Amino acid sequence: MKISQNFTKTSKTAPADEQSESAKLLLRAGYIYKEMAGVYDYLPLGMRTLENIIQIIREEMNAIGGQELRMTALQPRDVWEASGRWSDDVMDVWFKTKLNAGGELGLGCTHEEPLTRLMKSYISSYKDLPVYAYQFQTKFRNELRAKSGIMRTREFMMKDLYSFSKNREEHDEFYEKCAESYKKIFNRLGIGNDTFRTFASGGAFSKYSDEFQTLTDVGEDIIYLDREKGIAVNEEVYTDEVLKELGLDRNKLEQHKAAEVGNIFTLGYRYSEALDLTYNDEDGNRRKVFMGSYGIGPSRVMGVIAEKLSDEKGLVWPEEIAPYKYYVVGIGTEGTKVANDLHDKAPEQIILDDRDKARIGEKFADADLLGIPYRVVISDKTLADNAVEIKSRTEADTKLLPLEEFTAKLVQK
RNA sequence: CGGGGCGUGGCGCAGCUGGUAGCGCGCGCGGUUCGGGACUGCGAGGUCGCCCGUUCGAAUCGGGUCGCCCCGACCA
Repeated sequence: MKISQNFTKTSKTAPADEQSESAKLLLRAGYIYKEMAGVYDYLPLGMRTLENIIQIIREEMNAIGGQELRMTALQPRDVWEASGRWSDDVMDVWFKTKLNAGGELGLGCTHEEPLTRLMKSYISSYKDLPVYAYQFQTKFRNELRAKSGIMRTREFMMKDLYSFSKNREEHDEFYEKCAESYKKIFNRLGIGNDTFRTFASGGAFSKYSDEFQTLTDVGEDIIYLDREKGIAVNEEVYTDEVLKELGLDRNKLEQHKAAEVGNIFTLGYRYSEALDLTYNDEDGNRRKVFMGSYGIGPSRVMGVIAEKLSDEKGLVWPEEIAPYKYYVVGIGTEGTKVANDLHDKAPEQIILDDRDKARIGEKFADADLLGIPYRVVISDKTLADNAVEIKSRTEADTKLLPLEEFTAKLVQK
């Protein structure tokens, strides 16, 4: 990508109405654009970053047998009435609207009901189970108060997987598998070291659930962490009974603020019963399907990563999720020419800063602000050694890399 | 939804003891510069969120309304 062709611009100042560091940086760097409170557009750079996050999650979900689909945001009323969750008294985050032809519908805030009903068309025998279906989809929640940039919004991207199992044992096995998968995901996303499986309340579904909480001061939850064991307890279930059950010693726990980046729930028969999702077992007995739900919010995760990995100069993206891997600057006639050639060879990996009126300091500042993993400078000086100068976003020193070697890296991927 | 704060060029801000708007960044044109956000000359750009009221006159005073941020409550 050439900077000269990118319509977004960077800014030295952040809008005064943003307080969280991640939102300020994402706005300044031109990754997102604010439409209104809790509603943000993803601009080209932001969208590539979000897509990279999504791709990591997709790969890991596929690895444990997930099958991706895409459901609708528009939700029919009847299926929600069947489960008793249409009423605003039960679900206070609904955005609802009316059809011109008459009748009400809702904008999806979660998808247990419609997917359970959908599965009635395809699940009828024990041979059809288990099923692990998931999607990346825009969710709408009428939050009373949006906050912290893209970390708590009214319209956001969500990965939601739902498991349909024959029984509790089959469900438990997948539940643990998914928990392991989540660990891999957060490791790949660069926040694994500070993300912990956290025992939490089960909400409307069951007594308990598991959350994945990332330590950060902008988080909305309080958790008690046992670092040795690598597990935590959410404040909402921080009782002697729970600690005993988990074998945790109150004196060894650290209190932290944290942001929920993922969660897994055992749903049991809650929805299969309400919507009559059943199957025939080997003996011809009619049985209810045992369900679970597993969420990760890629857009919130993007905010958490921006918050945690950034520094005073700007964003710092892990290689795997950065919108581009190299920020290339050419200096001098020959350097500019070589930089151009490299870009044309790998336009998906390189941001070429081809602005001729911008000075070097401005280009470097932008490279830092955008959080591109490597800054590459090509000048007469480096070309005299037949090399490029490369600097990691996370290190202070530059080093020379033979031009051939750098070119080979570009071809590789 | 309760409490607090705030809406002035694209962004950050000043002006608010009433007299019809100013600065910095950014933007356009010219010149000097050119490996860490340079300097300089000229210039474009604003119904001061919106409505009503007070007044000869409102960005400025009063009321209302919409929006935004923070704290709290809430969070399937």
